[in-house]
Amino acid sequence: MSIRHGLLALLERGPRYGSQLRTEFESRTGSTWPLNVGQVYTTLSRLERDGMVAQGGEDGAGHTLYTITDDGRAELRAWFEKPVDRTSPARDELAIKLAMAVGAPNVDIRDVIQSQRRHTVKAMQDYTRLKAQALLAVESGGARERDDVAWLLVLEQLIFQTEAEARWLDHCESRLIRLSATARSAPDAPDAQSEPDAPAAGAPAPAPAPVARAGARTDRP
Amino acid sequence: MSIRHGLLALLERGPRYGSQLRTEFESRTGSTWPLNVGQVYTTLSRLERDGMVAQGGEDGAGHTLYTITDDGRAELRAWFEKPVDRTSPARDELAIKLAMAVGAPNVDIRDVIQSQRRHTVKAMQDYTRLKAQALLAVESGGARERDDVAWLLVLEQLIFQTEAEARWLDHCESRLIRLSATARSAPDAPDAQSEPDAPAAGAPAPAPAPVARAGARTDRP
DNA sequence: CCGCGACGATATACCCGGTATACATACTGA
DNA sequence: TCAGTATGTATACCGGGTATATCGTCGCGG
Repeated sequence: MSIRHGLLALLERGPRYGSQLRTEFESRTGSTWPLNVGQVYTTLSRLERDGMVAQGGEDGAGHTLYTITDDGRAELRAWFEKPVDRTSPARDELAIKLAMAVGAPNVDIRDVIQSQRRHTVKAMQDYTRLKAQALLAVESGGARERDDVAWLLVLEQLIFQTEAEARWLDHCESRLIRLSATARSAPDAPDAQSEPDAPAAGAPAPAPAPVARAGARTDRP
Repeated sequence: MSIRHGLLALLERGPRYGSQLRTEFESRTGSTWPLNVGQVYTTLSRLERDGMVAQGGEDGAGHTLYTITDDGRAELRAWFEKPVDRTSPARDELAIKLAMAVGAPNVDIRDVIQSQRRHTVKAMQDYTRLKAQALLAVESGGARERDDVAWLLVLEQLIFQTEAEARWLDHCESRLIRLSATARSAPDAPDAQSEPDAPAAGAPAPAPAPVARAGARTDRP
């Protein structure tokens, strides 16, 4: 339901036609999420079906314009006011993969973690490069200032998420080592050593683990 | 493509029938991602169509069993070996929302950020509670040890992600304040103060911002 | 004994997002 | 003038997410 509302938000600034919406959507997100044109039209027709949007006239060049309706505006406000639900989060393929790799035959979960970390760190570097560009764009403040700020925020979201993923991978590795050690030493009588380095329950201030430094692995020494 | 492979992974341990797969999938992820039964059957029939899985006989109770094929095993290995692609990440509704809220009329982006933070912090607390339970389960090491470990890892992924989201929200707030200040003071001549607190380019060691401490806001003083 | 609801198991229909592709129009340059 | 390219619109298909329909079995109370 995010494209739907994204288009509504763009339409609130005035009537637009299909591929114009695509362009504006992408300039907000800096082509981080390339939006297929087809989605715009299908989404627009659904919005029209639901009374959020009405097909207006044409502009000078003959493009059929879409206009937001009052229902659409109400829906948009509700969207902005209600937080995104994080109590039933989206499935994460990587998490599923590791969950399935735990104790799976013929799979060394360490290999999975390490190759994933290489990839994640590489993505992190790409984002960091992009962020440097975005900062330049924002600071040189052209007419597209608003779009540039939005792009910067989106990029930083990706950076924070990716960085968390890298730290989680590190954490998985050390946790698995710890668990297999205690499992071997005391299979049925676990000692109650609780939580050396995890985000502690109740006060989860994250350990500032160094990540992606100079493109190397992120293993702890 | 993650349910597909998740089911394949479960089937590698031996033939299973439909709702048994559902149960096992959920016990791995601790009902974090409740899997609708329907998806299992549709996914199984697609897997069968693609030759990854074959319908075996029945078990004692008359359940039709599915068995992984060699093609399925190959696909599964490839899945484990190839890292999850993070260079074209999934759309994040929250990021889109903030991108659209930047400079939108009639929307105070600060309100959006703050109400979202309340929600995110609350989700964080729920996860933290669940993690405590999961740790108990793992340490008391029953027969479901493998499932419990998998659930713990999944939970910790959610915690790391949620914590990153909270920090990103804090970051957005301070960045927007900073930007609006420089924009007002020098609309066309931005001073080149670069990056007080963001994960710095090249060496993105995150600032250890206190988050969700005692359930309060996460604003910096 | 019979009906009835609870539950386990299977199957199907619908919506939305993601991708690719068809198609039409207009602009441009050899 | 015609080919090629860019722009704009529309449609088909797939997979994931959700809800619902359909059975059969079991247990339980009337």
